[in-house]
Amino acid sequence: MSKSRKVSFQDIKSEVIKRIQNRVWRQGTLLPTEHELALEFDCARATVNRALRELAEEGIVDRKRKSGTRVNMSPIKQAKFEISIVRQTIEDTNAIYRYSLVDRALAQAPDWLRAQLNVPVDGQVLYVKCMHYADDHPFQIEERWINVDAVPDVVDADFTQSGPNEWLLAEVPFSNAEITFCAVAATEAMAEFLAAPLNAPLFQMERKTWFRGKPVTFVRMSFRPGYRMSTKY
Amino acid sequence: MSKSRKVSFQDIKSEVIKRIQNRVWRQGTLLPTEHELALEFDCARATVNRALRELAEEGIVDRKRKSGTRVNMSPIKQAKFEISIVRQTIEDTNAIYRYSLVDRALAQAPDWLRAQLNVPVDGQVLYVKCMHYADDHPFQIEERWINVDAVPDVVDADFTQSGPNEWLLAEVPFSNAEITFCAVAATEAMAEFLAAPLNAPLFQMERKTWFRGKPVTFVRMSFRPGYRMSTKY
DNA sequence: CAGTGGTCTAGACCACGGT
DNA sequence: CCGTGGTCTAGACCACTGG
Repeated sequence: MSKSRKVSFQDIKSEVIKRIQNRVWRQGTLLPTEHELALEFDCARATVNRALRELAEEGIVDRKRKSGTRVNMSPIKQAKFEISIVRQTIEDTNAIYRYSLVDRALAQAPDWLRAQLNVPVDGQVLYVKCMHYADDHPFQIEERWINVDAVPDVVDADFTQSGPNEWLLAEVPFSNAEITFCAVAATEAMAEFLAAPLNAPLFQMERKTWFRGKPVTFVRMSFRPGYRMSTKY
Repeated sequence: MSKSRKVSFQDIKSEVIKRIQNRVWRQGTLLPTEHELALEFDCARATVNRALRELAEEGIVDRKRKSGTRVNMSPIKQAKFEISIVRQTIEDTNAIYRYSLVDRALAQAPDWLRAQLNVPVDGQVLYVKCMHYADDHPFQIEERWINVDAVPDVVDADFTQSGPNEWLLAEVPFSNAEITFCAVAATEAMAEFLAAPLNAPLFQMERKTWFRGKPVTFVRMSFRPGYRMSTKY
């Protein structure tokens, strides 16, 4: 008559969150062991384990062998941002995407870039500057430096039709990266390309990418004035 | 003589990533089924499942019932940012944290805020403005509006010694939030508090928070000029 | 409707790390 | 040492969805 369904790890997650919200388990409190919770919820320990493991990944609780599981002191710890290629970002707003190549040049890596990418002194890089438009309004300036040593084929790549981002995605299937956000004032060139006032505050995103331990590319993306990047959690 | 150890889900994750990097499985490729992989790796299906499930969470592959698992077209999809309270951020750089309350007032919620937080017309909010310093250099301006209806106790809270952030963390143990990043030009007031030039480009972070479906607070944090927020993945 | 992933179980062994 | 979480297994049933 009872036991309508099996207990799911989702049920346990919700219940644990509920108890934290209701102060049944306060911050810093030690939770019952997996075994005890499995008895309480009448389910397998593996089910409790998955629930608690996910809560730990989300930063809600801390787990340590032998010590046990306790409620984290500051629950909100991480925000995830979906980082997609510009084309996607723009098309997601139902705008028409347009791409334009501005500049492209092969050169020795300047010192600041060598420091960033850890490229040898005589290393060559391909510099690419391009624009991304949404409904023909300037949306983003992309300035990119690509380590020729890491992806030699790039010197033959034609970036007149589509950006280096999409080319690299196909070429470098998986990579590590470091992302940085900051605010800068529009230089004269940036102002012109973005149709913005000189010194306008611009949201900027930089990304360094490695593939198999080798530095591949450094990119600086400057967004149109007023751009906002959001996420929920 | 062989079989030194059991196959771990980590082993499978690494191997799958390796095959993607080596173009064994190209973008868009359909992977073998869990059952087939379990046979190949000579392990339980649950082990393969966990490996593939985590790769899916990380955005490396896409999984659909019946269709199977395929390599995602754009592998890099999400960046996680650790969001900690300012005190933590500052102390992590080995700087000395100092807090200062600037303003505090009870008021009717202005229209723009009512729209943001979905507060009733006659709703009261507590406005708090404060400063966070690192080694006595201005680090961040915090402007916050707290929905009195959601946390009535806040009217008795004393924010002269520590910020509303830490008070709320203890009071609201778990919450949903929406975070936004943008760039703004320093107003006269902001420039003064941050010891920055007028119109300096500032990195700004806004956060809306809900607890049990009720809007709790809206906060706008303006960082000192040159502040950069980074993450690796 | 049949194939694929999604999840649960009951039991086992292991690894880390307080005591 | 020994309790706690971390993981694997072998098997089972279910839920979604493409053909």
